[in-house]
Amino acid sequence: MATARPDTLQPRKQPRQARSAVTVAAILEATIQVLLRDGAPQLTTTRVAARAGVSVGTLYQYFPNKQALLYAVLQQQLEAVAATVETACRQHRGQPLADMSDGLVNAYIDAKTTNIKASRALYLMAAEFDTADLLGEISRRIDRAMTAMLATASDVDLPRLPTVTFALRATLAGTVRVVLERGATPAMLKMLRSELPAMCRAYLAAATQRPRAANA
Amino acid sequence: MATARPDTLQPRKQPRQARSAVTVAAILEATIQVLLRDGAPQLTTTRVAARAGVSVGTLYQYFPNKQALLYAVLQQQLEAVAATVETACRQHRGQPLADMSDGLVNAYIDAKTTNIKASRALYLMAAEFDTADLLGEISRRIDRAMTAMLATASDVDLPRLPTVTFALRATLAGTVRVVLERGATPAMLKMLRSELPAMCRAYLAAATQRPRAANA
DNA sequence: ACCTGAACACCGTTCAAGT
DNA sequence: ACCTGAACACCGTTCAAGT
Repeated sequence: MATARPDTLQPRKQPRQARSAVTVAAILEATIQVLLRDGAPQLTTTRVAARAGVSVGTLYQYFPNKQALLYAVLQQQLEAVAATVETACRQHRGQPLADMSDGLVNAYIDAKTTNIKASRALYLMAAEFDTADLLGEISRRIDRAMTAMLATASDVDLPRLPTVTFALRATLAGTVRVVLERGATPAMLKMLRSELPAMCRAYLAAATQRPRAANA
Repeated sequence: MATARPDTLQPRKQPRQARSAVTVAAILEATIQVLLRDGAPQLTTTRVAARAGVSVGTLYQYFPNKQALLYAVLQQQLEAVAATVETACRQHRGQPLADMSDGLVNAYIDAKTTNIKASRALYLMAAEFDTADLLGEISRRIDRAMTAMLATASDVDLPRLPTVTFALRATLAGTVRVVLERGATPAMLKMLRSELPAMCRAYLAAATQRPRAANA
């Protein structure tokens, strides 16, 4: 009884023919373009349809309302971030805690800053409607990947894993968001690249209880 | 050439008589109430005016547009947060670094969680228009207060103060925001109260170079 | 000096008609 | 099966008229 996405946000129908799949892709792409070029207030369904080269009616054949459209775009991007983090976590299993931390932090920053403008646009969109369920799902995926990685640290034992994972994810997501929303100047990004790894490493070290038997 | 607030967001006129001051206060209060009870999509100027007991025309006499109204509400709340942080920073001057850190973190969490519903509502509002200048102004106030405090730590010397302050503020703002936006359950708040101080303390300790001469 | 509320422009959404 | 676009309801904003 928890995660089901409200019906009103479900895509209205699956494209069954090649041309309609193209149409849907064009609409999603047009949404980001309009948001980026014209800004949130100008993000009207008519304008999106026009840029996608279709009529409003066509847009509403695939998305029951404007929110469902934004939801679909947001979902695309968040899943890309989750996938990036999952890969990084898999790659760093069994390594020392500090290496894991750095790997995770850098992967997360990478994922969010490869397309800064798009990321900023998504923060704006995400606030325009209820994204709790989508964010919850993605958060759980990331938490799972992080927890699985942290449990395999080669040098230390990390207690209270759920709590520590939550704090770590909140810090990653929060700081990166603050930087992106405040303009993400080169200076800010540089600080992110140096301080966020330092912060996470220091926190994880403080959260560690006892060094592993072997090479302490 | 930086901080001037755009004219369109300026209150249209100052209330000159007692009754109009009451009107403005009622409109601001009604805005929060409507946002909290009916949600962002139902936050229409007509509805706000109705709840405030005036007509739409009256609302537009004091606020040139809907954004200016939201801007004013946001400004009120952010200034309260800044004031709280400034007080805390003044109180903890000259103390050991760990005490400063805890005092700052707790003051910030206090300020943002005394009225959780209102804080969440504000995050929604802040995304609906350009709040860069307002957020920048408040951020600078908080940075100044934090830097002034951190420079007086009794036990250590903290180098790279601007960078460290920025990272600390981003962490505070970011994590608290993540928690509030994800529902701020008691469990999440408990984790915030325990992990955020630990995180900031660990980071500051790691950022410290050399212990002060006297009592190290 | 302050307030009212009908009127206007515009946006989200629908649906009858087309291919 | 997919697309069109005029039509409808509703919201932000204005302004002539009131006290």
